[in-house]
Amino acid sequence: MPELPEVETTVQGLVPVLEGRRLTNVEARRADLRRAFPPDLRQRLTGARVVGLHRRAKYGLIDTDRGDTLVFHLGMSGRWRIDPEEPLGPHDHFVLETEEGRRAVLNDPRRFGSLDLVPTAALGEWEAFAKMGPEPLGDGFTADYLLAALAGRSAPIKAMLLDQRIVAGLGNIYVCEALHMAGISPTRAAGRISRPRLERLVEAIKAVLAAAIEAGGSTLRDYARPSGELGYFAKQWRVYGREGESCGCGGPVRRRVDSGRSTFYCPRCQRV
DNA sequence: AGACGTACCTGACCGC
DNA sequence: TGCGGTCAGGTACGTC
Repeated sequence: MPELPEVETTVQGLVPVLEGRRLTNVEARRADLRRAFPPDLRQRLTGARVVGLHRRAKYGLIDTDRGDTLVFHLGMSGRWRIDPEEPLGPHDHFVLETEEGRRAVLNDPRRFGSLDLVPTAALGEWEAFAKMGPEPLGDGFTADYLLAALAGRSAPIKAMLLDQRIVAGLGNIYVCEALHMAGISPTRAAGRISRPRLERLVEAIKAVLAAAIEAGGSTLRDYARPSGELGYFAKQWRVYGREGESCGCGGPVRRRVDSGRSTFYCPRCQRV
């Protein structure tokens, strides 16, 4: 699930539990996810007060009053559970407990996620963020920006939109959706898309992300409940996961695979 | 440099 | 019921 909207709603869901709270208990139940945890993770967090929660691209940021930021990435299967009633399971890897006795538990079966502790003042230079492109919902993400960023690039537009150095936070689902909304073929060479069509694309990206955050916000309430489990995100997608179904135009939605990744699209609506 | 494929890991699902 | 194959939101790295 976790693309930008899911990380955004996750961070929003952590705010009432963690913001302004002191972390009285921090437990790493294994030493790594995709990468090793910082060895001093526990010492640096225990006793610290959370002073802010933010998101950058698909990363969640938890700032403490010690000048550290806990940076989490959910990978493919990560999620935070709030005050779980069941005993912790094998995929519950990391626990933050506040002085109020509330718990946030990071669960990640596939373990493609990550946890890092970065000095808050140096976040901009942190490796993953240093070369990252603009936030798609920010003012810096415009048709002019995209035009310049894609100039001369022969790779398909879909691959470019997944490249976090071009724009940071999009994943497979929302790229498919945005390209469909904008009527652009996923295989179109990125550097050969006209400015007016890039304008449509930028608008489509902002619209689909905003709508997904809105939808995620409504289901997160269920998610944050003790019983956990999902609903998570309503499937109102136009093409993603809809191979063989009919597009709004009447034509069939197709799926193709490149580099092991599925692309869903409508050949009629997305000719070029 | 850029484009592309593969690896990482587990669980869900499908057909036999 | 069990078993093997396929697929899944992510990024990083190797190779041409």
